[in-house]
Formats: sequence, structure tokens, C-alpha cells
Amino acid sequence: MIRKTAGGPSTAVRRAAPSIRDVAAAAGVSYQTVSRVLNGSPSVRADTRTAVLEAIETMGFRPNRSARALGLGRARAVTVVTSDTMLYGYASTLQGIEEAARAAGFAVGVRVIESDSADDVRQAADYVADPSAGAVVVIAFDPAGAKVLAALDDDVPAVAAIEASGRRDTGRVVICLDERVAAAQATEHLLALGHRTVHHVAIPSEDGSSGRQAGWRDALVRAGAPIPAVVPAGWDMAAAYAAGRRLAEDPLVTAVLCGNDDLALGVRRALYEQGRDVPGEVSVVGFDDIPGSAYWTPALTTVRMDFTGLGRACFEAAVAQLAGGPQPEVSLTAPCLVVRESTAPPRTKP
Amino acid sequence: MIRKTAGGPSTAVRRAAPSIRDVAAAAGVSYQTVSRVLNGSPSVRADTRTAVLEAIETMGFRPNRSARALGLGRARAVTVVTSDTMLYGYASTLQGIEEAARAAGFAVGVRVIESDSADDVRQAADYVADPSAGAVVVIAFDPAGAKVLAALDDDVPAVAAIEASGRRDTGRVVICLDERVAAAQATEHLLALGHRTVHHVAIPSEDGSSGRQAGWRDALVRAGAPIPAVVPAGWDMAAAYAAGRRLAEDPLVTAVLCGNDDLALGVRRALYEQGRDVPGEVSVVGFDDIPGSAYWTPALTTVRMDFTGLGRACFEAAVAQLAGGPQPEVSLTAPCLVVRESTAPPRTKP
DNA sequence: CACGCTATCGTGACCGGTCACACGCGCTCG
DNA sequence: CGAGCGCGTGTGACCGGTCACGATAGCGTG
Repeated sequence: MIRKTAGGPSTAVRRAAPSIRDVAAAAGVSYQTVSRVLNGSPSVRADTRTAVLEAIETMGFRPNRSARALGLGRARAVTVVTSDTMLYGYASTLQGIEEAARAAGFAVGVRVIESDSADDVRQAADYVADPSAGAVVVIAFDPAGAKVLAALDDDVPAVAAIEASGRRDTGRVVICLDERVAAAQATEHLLALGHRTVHHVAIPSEDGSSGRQAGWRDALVRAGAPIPAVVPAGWDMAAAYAAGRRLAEDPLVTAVLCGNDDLALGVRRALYEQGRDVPGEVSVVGFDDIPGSAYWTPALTTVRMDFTGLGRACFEAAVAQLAGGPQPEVSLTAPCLVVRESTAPPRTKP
Repeated sequence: MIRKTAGGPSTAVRRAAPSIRDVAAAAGVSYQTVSRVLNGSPSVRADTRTAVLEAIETMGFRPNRSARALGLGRARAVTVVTSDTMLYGYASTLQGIEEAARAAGFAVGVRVIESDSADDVRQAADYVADPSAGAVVVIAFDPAGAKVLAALDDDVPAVAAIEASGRRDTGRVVICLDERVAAAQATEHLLALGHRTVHHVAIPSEDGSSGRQAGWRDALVRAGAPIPAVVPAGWDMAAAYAAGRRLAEDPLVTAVLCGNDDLALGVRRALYEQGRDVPGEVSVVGFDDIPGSAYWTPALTTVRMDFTGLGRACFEAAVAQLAGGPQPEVSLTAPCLVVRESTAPPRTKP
């Protein structure tokens, strides 16, 4: 399993890394000049600059980010606070942040929130209170994230990525995907197909009403359709599967909107095991458009979310806040319904 | 989309964060004593310690990680170098590292490798040459990761997570999941079911022979079965789908081992569209056991990999290397085949 | 009572960058 | 021809922790 090193790094003499003063000595200039070259200052003569660059190259000099952060008072970094790194929405948002950060020369850190307990929330908030954390993006799709956001000191340059519900304003910059209208759109799609109503298997949310859930309810009340009790399923496919079993037994359910694609997979499997055809007997739609959903059998009707764009926008906003500048304009591609094979008119009109 | 803040952080007077000297003054001790308390030094009287702790609490003091890293010469951090953050294997490994790092009080950074071009590889290697990066784990499942590993300076405390093929020794500590025997096991499962041979749709690998591919070949030669050309499919489900279309047209293919579960999804879909029943007409097995695969229809036979454990082990090893200590013993749970519904005996014995 | 030892604590220098400022130089301008 | 200015560059102090060392107090011992 593990292969020991023969004469690896630990035994090697660790020569001290060169600092800007070493480079300066080699180039015959002062350390400040090296610093200027490093920072692209215009007031350095061209030949001086090349001499310094050459010394940097030959000595293999790498600037020390810690020292720079210390001198600057803040780090050129962004740290992402999230309660999960693997769920599709979170991971894609993180990816968007990372891409933007790398392009801007920012380091990226990740701090996951263990749980939404007061203790864990405080630890996460403390963690990013350190200026070494740089700009902060908290992914507040869930209660844990929202709590951390609320627990943050006013002076930490943080922005939040949230879903679109009518969350009360916290006095912070927040950027959101407007999934509420998308959820309504998905629900209306089902209703338009002729379904009497649509059931909802929900992901966790702060006060039981995520943007997804709110949009679903919006569409139902607008259509005057009955509003079934929402079925909470956490993030867990197993829970969704269990919920699906129960739903499958009720001949009245012919359409179900799931809080995300994973949950859709769970209920679709439950339906399958009960011999309920999708979309023949019951239609199911997901949320997120995870990469696999187009390849399922049947391919999943779902709503596509621009998490990566959200991440990028969050990074830009967080950096702007760190710099004290004005907030940049953001333009996200709005969520949109992708109709595939898992939705159809109900077999028997009730 | 974006909600501006009213009197947010940018306008707030940013009071200077207290330093250990401020805390020392408040507690009536020297800054060194505060440092000692922070580091859990035993040679501090109990009442002095509580006084300092109290001052820390009331002033809201948070130690500055950059300053600490600078003084120490290295950061209490680990940075993960990877070419992807969303693919299941990578994301789970990252998760394992993160969990272990958080438990140990280490910060975690992520640096993704844009491509395996010489330029991008060099940039990634340079990035982690900085002592601020702390310990380094490079996820070397693919060519890009392997190249970065090779490009690393000898004195950066890095370990690599790799797959189990007979990769030549680089003089570094590497930790691997032994997926080669697991791939052989999966292939043998198919063979034992009565299939004449097994086709392979492959993920990218450095020299065209990943551990998965090697194990597959091992089993085939041991069984004296014909060895079909491997079908490369990148990481892309669309490519796997295309490969599946071609495979579906050949009546001789009755079993296919896929490089990962995503690829399995793609070929399964292609098979479905061609009316080839799984597992009735062709068996398919995946690799990784992603969370959804148990809920597919049919549920996927696949091999479960302990990526999280791999990540944890990598963290421990990297920290040991950072500290110059001996390498810890690692015990990973070996990959194992999970037989579900997507494999069965061939319908017609050839 | 002098001595040494330990426990506890404080002082100075340092890590590797940054900032603010001063300085020398050549030029323009009154 | 000297004052003023801008360019290019160097010096000192500083960021907030760390280390190495020294100082002091309290104690036991011969």
C-alpha cells in the first residue's frame, strides 16, 4: 500500500529557500527593487527588471505567500466555507470559485462546517476571521451555512451564495440563483401535462422552505391545485427511496418534483421496484441537472442550475469586498427547465 | 441576483484585529506568555493561563495563520494538487484529506492543474514550492497529476495518491488503492458467469495502462480469453455513450468493464437505446461505486473504492513528511467488488 | 547561608515580505 | 543659474507571530 522513499525529501538537506534579499544581492540591487519587480511596479528601468528577473530564475526564487499576506495585512486568497464538498451543487460552486480564483492568482482554501451545532458554527466563523483566510465565500444553501453567515464578524470580507427564497437581509452581499421561479416552472410543466397536482420530496432547508419548495408551492396555489404535504428526505438517496416507496403506494400520485437529482434517483428506483412506470404512470422531475441525469433510463427532466457561474460571481464579489471597491455587476444564466424523458401526461385522468 | 449591503463590512470602520501583544497587555503578561498559552506550553502557571485565556476571549483574539507560518517557516496546512475536483474519485479523496486535516487543525488548500501541458504543470509545481502551502498531497490518478509529481522540487514535503499499477518509483512516498486486483476480480466475475471475454471502456491513464486496465488484462490472460482492444473514453459520459453505441452493434460483446461508474452509465444508456437488455443481453460493471449506482435500474455491479481512507492516509503521510518523522502505518480497506443487478450469465452461450 | 536547580516569565532578534519615506540624478523653467 | 520636479532606487520600520536566550523567584541541599 505504501511505498517508502529511498533518499527522499526528509533526508535531503533542506537548503534554505532564497528570499528577495538573496535575489537582490545576486542582481546587485536592493530588496525593495526586487519587490517592485515582483509586483509589476512601472517605476523600474527595463534593464534593471530583466536583471532581477534573471536572478529570480537562476536562483529558483518563489515568493512566500505567508510573508506577503503578513506584510499586506490580508492574503491574496479566498476561502470557501461549506458544509459539503461532494454534493453536486456545492462542488460545482466550489469549482466556479476555484477557476476564478486561480485565474486571478488567488489561493483557495476550503473549510467545511462539521454540523450546524453552535460549536461547529462558531469554529468555522472563527476560522475565517483570520486575515490569512483572505476573501470568504460561504455557501449557504443549507442551515449550517446560513448560521455561519450569521455568526461572521462584520469585518470579515464575506459574500454568500444562497438559493433564492425570501431570506431576510443580513446586511451582507449575497448572490443567488433564482431557483424559485425555476421550481415554479417545473411544477407548471407537470401541471400543464395534465397532472392533478405534484408532490414534493425535499432537500433540507433552514425553515422548511427553500427556494425550490417555495416555487413549487407558488405554482400550485396559482393553479389552484391541492398542496400535498412535502416529504423531507435530507440529502440522502436512501431517504428518498423510502419516500418513493410510500409515494408509489398511493395511486393518486402521478407527478413528483424532487429537491435534487439524487433524490429523484431514489424515488425513481422505488417506483421501479413497485412496478410503477416512469413516465407512464408517474412523472418525476429533478433539480440541478447533474451530469448523469441525461443518461438515465429514462433520462431525467430536471432544472439546470449555473452553479459554476454562481461560484465565479461569488469570487468576484468577495474580492471586490476585500478590496473595498464597488460590487461588480453579476450576470448569471438563470436556471432553466430541461425536459427529457421522465415526464409525460398521466395515464388516467383523475 | 445580487443584493447590495446597506451598511456592510466595506463601510464599517475596520478596527485593527488584536495581536498577542494587545492580549498580553490586557492580561498583564508578556507577549511570549500569550504565545506559550496559545501553543499549550506546560510551563505556564494555571492562573496565568486562565488570565490569558480570559483576555483572549474578551478581546476576540484570533491568531494570525500567516504570521505563525512565517515565524515557523512552514504552515500548518495541506494543499491538495489535483486536476479535477468533481469526479467522484478525486472529490472523495479530497474529502478524506479535508476531514483528517480539519481534525488535526490544519488548513486545507486546493490547487487544480489546468492541463497536463508543461506550462500548467510547472505552475502547479511552483505553487506548492512555497512553504506557505504546507504539506502537499498530489492526486496523481492521471497524467497531469503524475507530471506535477515528477516536477516537484525534492524539498517539498509531498506525497502522492495513485492507483496501483506498476508505476516506476519516483523516490517519493506514494499511497495507493490496489485497484489492479479489484479490476481482475471484476473481470473474473464476468468470466465466471460464462462470458467468452470482457470488453473494456477506459478512463485516461498515463501510458495507456491504468491499474484498472492492467487488472482487466491480467484476468483475461490468466483465463486464456481473447483480449479485445480497449476503448478509450476520457472522463466523458458522451464519449462512453458513443463507445457504447459501437459496442452495442457487435453481437459478440456480452460483457463490458467500464473504467468508472460514469462511463458505465454512458454505455448502459447506449445499450438501452439499441434495445440491448442489461443484464439480459450484456453485462456491465463499473468502478468506484458512486452513491447513485446502487439506485440505477438495473443497479450497477461495480467495485467499491475507499477514496476517503486514501485521502486520510495521504494526509497523515504528508504531515509526517513535513515534520520529518517516520512514515505512519497505513491501513486502507481494499477495493472490493459489489455485485448487484447489472451482471448475469450471457443469454446465448457462444 | 551559599549554592544549584527548576519553574515561570520577559527581552531581543528574526521570518520574508510590505509600506512610507528619503535620496541622487537629470531635466525643465523662471 | 538655482529652484522645482519626476524618475529610479535605497533605507528603516513594520506586520504578528516564532525562536533562543536571559532573568527572576522559590525551593531544597550541603
